[in-house]
Amino acid sequence: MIFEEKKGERFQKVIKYDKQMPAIFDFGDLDANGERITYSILGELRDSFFTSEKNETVSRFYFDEIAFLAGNIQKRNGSKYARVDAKFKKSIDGFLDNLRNVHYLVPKLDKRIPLFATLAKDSQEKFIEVKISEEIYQREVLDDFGNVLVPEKRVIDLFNSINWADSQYLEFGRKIHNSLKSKYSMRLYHLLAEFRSTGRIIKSSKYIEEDILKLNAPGKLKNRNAIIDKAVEELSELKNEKGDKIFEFINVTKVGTKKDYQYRFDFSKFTLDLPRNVKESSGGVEKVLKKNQPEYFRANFQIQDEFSNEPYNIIDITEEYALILTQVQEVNTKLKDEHLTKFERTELEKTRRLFISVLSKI
DNA sequence: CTTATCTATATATGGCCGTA
DNA sequence: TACGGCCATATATAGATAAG
Repeated sequence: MIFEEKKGERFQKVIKYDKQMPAIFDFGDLDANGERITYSILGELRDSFFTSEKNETVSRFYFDEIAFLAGNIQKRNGSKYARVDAKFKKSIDGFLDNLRNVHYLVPKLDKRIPLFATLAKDSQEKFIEVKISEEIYQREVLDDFGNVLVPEKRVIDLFNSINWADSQYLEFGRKIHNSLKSKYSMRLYHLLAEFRSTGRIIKSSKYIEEDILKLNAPGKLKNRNAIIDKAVEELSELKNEKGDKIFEFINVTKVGTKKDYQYRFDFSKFTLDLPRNVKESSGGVEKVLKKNQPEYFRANFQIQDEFSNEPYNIIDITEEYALILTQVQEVNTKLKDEHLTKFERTELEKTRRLFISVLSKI
């Protein structure tokens, strides 16, 4: 089924939740697609403000929507298709099986509070229905004077807030998160996102290895360094859709003794993974590589010269033209500078005209 | 010396992508 | 939409090496 890209615009671009959430709900050792599906859907359920009155509200996600959200997308002839093959359906089942059992065990009380009140699948119609629990996991605590020490919290509050500025939350871009290849990269990214404005994390080995990365088997634990190095390597190369690097650097060191140690992460503070912080560019030039075909470049923007009202729509071009196009962009940027001298401006415009005359011959 | 950790390697699994 | 080849990832294992 074709999944138009426009349809995808209504989805949340940012996944956001209370910092307490991971400590309360452990999603278990999901595979990479399971991680993508889980966080994408939780992202969609954010700020839904269900009412627990009689009209029970559940959210419905069709399989192709889930594939689109999770980034399981196939490109063909410039169109994007949601890939809902047998393997992806298996990932959806994995997500359902894992998340159905996710619950919070309230300390001291023998009470299990599930994350989801509804988590059902309709294989015939190809959709799932989801509703986050509204149970109270934390009762209100008052001091002797009746002041609220700890506010009452429901499960849904971990994902809903009237005013997020009032709560401790973390957030990250959905697309960029789902572009990560390994589950460990994603888990580490969640952690770094929590400290995006600090750039430093010092946490116990247990917290990093068991709670965050879920290295819950002897084999995984033995390979912890390789796993962490690989995840850090992938995150270090992470770029947003515009091509900006998210992290300038990420360094991991162990502090303490060999038996009792902490992980220390030092990294550049980051914001460019959040779509709202990515400035609109006039377009981009992307290298296209296809098997058994000469490489070409795909340009995604229009240029217009003063002699013609018709903009040139440049799509597929050679490397030579791609270079010129990039230079036109640079000249355009420079021309926006108000402090240019008359001479500089004339020269830049001359250059621009020259480039465009070459491009108009394509 | 004992034990934990590291490195290299093997194998299974699952994702990607082109083709039918 | 289904299939299959190819490649990256996940996991396990053994021998080498370093810490205590």
